[in-house]
Amino acid sequence: MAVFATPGEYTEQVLGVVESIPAGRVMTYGDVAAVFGARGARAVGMVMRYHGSGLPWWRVIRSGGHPPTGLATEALIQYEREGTPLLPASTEAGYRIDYDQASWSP
DNA sequence: GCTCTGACTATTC
DNA sequence: CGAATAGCCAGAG
Repeated sequence: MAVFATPGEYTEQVLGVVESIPAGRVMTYGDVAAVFGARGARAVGMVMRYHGSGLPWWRVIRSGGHPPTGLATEALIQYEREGTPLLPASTEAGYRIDYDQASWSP
């Protein structure tokens, strides 16, 4: 389906925003889309899935500071390596991102 | 141009 | 607080 093999303008903008996020900072899917005036939070996630191989996808999280579905463990490794502020939580991964400190705006 | 999918979000029970 | 529901958007077939 939505394989994103052919990046459109929307995809290109998502890639640009994600790559501009500095280490130790994060943005929600909705915020990334909002940067270029869009609301496609789900579409942003699909871009990550396909282009994640060359992007700091762990710097893009869900609302409330929750890590990406099915990649909480992989993301945790990156957060600890970059010193991203985390907080304990009763989630599947057992943690969540400290959005108050890690939130970033372009 | 319609249909289906999904690394989402907000609301309601 | 967790599960279910309903909107949401972009791109492929």
